[in-house]
Amino acid sequence: MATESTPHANRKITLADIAAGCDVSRATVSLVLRGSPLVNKLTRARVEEELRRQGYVYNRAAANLRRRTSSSIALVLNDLANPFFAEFATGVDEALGGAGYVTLLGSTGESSAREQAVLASLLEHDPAGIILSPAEGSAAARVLATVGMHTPLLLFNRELDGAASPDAPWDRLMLDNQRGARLATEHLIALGQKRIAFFGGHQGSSSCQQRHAGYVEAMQAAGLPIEPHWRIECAPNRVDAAAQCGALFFDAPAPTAAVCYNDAVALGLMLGLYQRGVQPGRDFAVTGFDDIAEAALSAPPLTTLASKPRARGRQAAELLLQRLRDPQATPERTVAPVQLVIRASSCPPPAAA
Amino acid sequence: MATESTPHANRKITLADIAAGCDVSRATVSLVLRGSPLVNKLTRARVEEELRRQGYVYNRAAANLRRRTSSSIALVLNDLANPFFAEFATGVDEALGGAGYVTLLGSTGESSAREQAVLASLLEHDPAGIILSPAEGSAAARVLATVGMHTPLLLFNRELDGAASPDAPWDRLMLDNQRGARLATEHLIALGQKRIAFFGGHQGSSSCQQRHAGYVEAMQAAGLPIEPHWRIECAPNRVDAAAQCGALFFDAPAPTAAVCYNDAVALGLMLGLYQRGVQPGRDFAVTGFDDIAEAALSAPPLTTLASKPRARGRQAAELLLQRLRDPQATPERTVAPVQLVIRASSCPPPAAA
DNA sequence: CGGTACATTTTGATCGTTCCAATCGCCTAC
DNA sequence: GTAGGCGATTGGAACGATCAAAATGTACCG
Repeated sequence: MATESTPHANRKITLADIAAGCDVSRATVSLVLRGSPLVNKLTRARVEEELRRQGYVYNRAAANLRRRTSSSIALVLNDLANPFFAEFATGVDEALGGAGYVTLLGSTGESSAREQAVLASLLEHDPAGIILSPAEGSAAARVLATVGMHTPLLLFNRELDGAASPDAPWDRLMLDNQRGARLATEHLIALGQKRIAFFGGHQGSSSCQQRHAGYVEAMQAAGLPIEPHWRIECAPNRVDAAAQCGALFFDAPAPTAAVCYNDAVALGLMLGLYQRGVQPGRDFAVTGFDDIAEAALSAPPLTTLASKPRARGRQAAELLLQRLRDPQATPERTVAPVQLVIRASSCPPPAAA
Repeated sequence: MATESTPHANRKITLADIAAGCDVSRATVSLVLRGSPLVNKLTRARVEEELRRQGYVYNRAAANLRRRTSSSIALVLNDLANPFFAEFATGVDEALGGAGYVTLLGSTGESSAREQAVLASLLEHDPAGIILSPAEGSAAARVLATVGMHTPLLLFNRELDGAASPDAPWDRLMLDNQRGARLATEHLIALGQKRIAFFGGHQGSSSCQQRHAGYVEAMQAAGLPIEPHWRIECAPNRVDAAAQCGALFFDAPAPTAAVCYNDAVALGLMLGLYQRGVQPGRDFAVTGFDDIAEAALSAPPLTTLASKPRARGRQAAELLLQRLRDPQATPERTVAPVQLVIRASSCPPPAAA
């Protein structure tokens, strides 16, 4: 007895099964699947019925192979566990899904070695493009070597080490760090603040440098002094920020306000201030960066710069899709604006009250 | 002039190019790629040199097609933007990457309609398995219909609607919600608390029901009363929790402690308490669930249940990989333990002081 | 009735890889 | 001298889809 009866359990249903099932050729079934106007109404109905009956699922990999296309995009993030990037990823996936692409995820945990490995692995799945938020210290040359020049790359959030800025062969989407920090600083100055510190972040990171530059720009424009001991480094998280709070008050004159590297740092600083008996929003002004969910809910609510990570995710996806449509266009650097959100943590200096 | 010279810009390098480049057959190159012991040392060296020279990248899709295998796993989450799931996703990706799989990401935004669409789309890419944290109200029958029985499914965090619990055809990884809430309640009781509320979450969600059941269990075991107005519903986020705070005090006797649905709710509740002049951790005891990053840093630090989302992610991946190794084994329901973390937000009742 | 236009369908090759069954040298044994 | 064995290599058919070109059938026109 040959095995010709029911479509048995394990094997997957293919075009050929459907074709056999309703006595047409594979090509016709393929045309039906793609909604071609070439097929006769009755045939289409018969085929569609058979597709349903057998529970067919399309094999996009096979189609992509033959058509030399791809329907996936790789998303490689330095820290998916960070809510900012989680939101970003959500936005990316939203937009890609809408355009019929699937997201290949890779998380590098801020290690450039893992980044290499992850990129190499994802490339074997032939993504149409890559969205990369590089790990700290990730080198342009290495990334270029593994990614090659066939797969469009969109860089998000950070520059790569050693890349000549204007002529890098990839698109970039960056936040307007400098302008954001300038806005925050100008806002403090407008409130009457004069002794303003820049608090948190690593000097090495490009985003920290840009934000510091914005701070310097505003201070200089207002003719205010910048004391060296008003720049405090710390890891970009709450715990370290709280611990470093004291450093603001080692030397006189002590600042009465601080522009912080980001919200996590700002919240940590506020915690540290409380512990010293200094009340943020009354005795000391604080601003953050990112507008994470807690910023609106802290006590006092935090003045900060909204970067809309989900919208940035959608934007990144759009930029990459645009590049796929026109691979020849010259690479672009897009700078997403950030928006100053004024809340109670920024206040005039005590003297002015 | 025919175009036979340098490997020109756009076309991708294939096995055939390498084979031609060093005068062997495609089959030999394939053997080299897979590290077969059949090939001669010298040939291997020649081929490997050529691979490097031409910058070959393996096409896993083609290989998967031929071998009828798959090297991807779909990860479908109801809310990637939630830090808990972001951590979970990180753990999943870590473990899958280590096992040579790639993660196909899908975020459903808590909509079961989108969940259907996302599942269908991901299935076309033929994942070896699926890890699904269902959207609220996602129906077992519909999921089963689109996923079919060929692709192993691992359910995380929530049950599907309308699934007969013990004999569902898929594996499950759940948190020990009931025991966790019981531990928290018992802890409050041990501190001398007698009027304990259950605060937050939606009655519909299975995790909320389980946590509430644990609360009830502990209260009854201690012979303590459970007033109906001590169960307050609210959306599982800070804002709504803060807004609902007042509901605890509408009727006498008012509670002096609350077991909260999760950390977000607990933090919101503490905010609400402050606004009413009630100091959490002194006048009123609060516990959470999840142990998110902020829990340790809030004022006061929050007593909660640690669920280790990243470890759960790794575990989910392991469970699915195990299932791929042995597709015939009977489906299992795994319950991950949670751990009580005692911090300053839980205190004895004011009367006892 | 032959020719041509049109609508619909099919054949066979192809994408980049792997598998199977040969094949090719080359050495040894009888 | 030939049969057999062994290491190394290879040709060609798959996998499941698509595409280009050719082949049907049907109708209409002079």
